Amino acid sequence: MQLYEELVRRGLIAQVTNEEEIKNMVNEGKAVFYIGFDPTADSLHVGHFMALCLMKRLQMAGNRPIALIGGGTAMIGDPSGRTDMRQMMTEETIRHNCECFKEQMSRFIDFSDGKAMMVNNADWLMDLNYVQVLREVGSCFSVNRMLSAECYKQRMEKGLSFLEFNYMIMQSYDFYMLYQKYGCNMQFGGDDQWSNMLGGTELIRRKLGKDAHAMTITLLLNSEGKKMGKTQKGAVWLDAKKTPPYEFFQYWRNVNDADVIKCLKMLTFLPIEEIEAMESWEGSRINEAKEILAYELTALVHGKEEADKARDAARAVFSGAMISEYMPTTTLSAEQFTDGKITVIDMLVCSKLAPSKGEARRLIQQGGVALGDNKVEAFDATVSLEAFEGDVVIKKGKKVFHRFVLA
RNA sequence: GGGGGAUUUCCCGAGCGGCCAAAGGGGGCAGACUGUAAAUCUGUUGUCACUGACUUCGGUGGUCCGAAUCCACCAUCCCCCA
Repeated sequence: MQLYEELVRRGLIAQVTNEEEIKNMVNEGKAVFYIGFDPTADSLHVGHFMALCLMKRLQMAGNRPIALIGGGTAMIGDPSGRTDMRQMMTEETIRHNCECFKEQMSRFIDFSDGKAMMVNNADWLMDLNYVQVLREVGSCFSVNRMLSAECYKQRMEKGLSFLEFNYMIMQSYDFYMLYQKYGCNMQFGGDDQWSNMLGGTELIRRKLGKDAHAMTITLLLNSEGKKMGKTQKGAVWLDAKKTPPYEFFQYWRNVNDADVIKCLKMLTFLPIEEIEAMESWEGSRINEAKEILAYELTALVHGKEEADKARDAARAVFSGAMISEYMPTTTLSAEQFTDGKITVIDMLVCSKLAPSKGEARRLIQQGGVALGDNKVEAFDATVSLEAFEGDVVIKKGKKVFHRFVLA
């Protein structure tokens, strides 16, 4: 099966400018393509991960990827699909985030021997001259057309600043620059980028009379139509410091039944046939598919070793064995004990299992906390210093396990 | 530039000068049922020294025994006119 067909079969492709041409280019390894990443945080997240996977797939087929870090565009902030304005970021933050992105990306994509490139659009955007830009590309954009773009729809009601309105032009300019500098003939991005990407192909056509292509990746939505990779606490990060491997693993282990196959297809490199075979799995067997999903992704992001650890920890913990050295752990110091004891409430709070003492108390009162296998009955329960000679594990709810050790 | 409206706890949104830590919904968390799923039902959802105290209703001052509620000024946003 050829690459393009596989991408379609995995459900990765959302929109393309010209299917036949793109199919040929991609299958024959002739594409020089770019994907932009705006450094809005100090770590990549699941959405970026999808783009990186796609990059890798295309790279394996001989196409040449350009990872564009949006150090310049981040100064503006993409309004696409947003209901409110992004908070403006300082230049230092953006620079810091760029560095973090670079480091994480090079773990996924092979940048050696010119097999891939990494560029930062700050390099050409920051020194642009306003009047010159207006004259050079401003005449190629129709405000009427821009305003009718889908990505601004929500903002037409809530308000759109001129700053953000220009984002599309900047992104188009990027494509235009990359086309000229590196012969970049294709752009990939999330489906919410479609309008911005078309802006680029159009600019290239108008200015250079050349055809460039755009292709978008289906956004990874769950069965309820919400973006995946988000939790109550925020995004699921690829940085192990921000989302530990065990937590990362658990996120995927717990996806809805309805979303497992889709995630396997879109995010993993497992052969498509293998995944399609799983579609017939029913009932509790779906859990096997979830474990495979979680394992595969954890291995891709954090490496096999971490994936093994996370899986073993999860298996151990959920099969009833309370102790696992891979469990998230909090180290307590002697000062936290009074008269050789520490309250369960304090333990919940200092391990961040509960955000406040009130919440911790409520958890206990509602029967949501267990010490090892024993439900904690009294909210003022304590654990003595001696108990820490063995392992102390607190269970919050059914799925959250946390180990405590003494410094 | 002129006129009008808004700003409430994670989000949306109600809120009479005292009975407001503030209705209702969403979301979250926990319990029951399950398959570490979904759906459903129940409880809970400002902080703490928790039958009590303290801090919250854009900001700052003021009126009042008492203010999320009234007044003044400031800030931000929206709408209409220019």
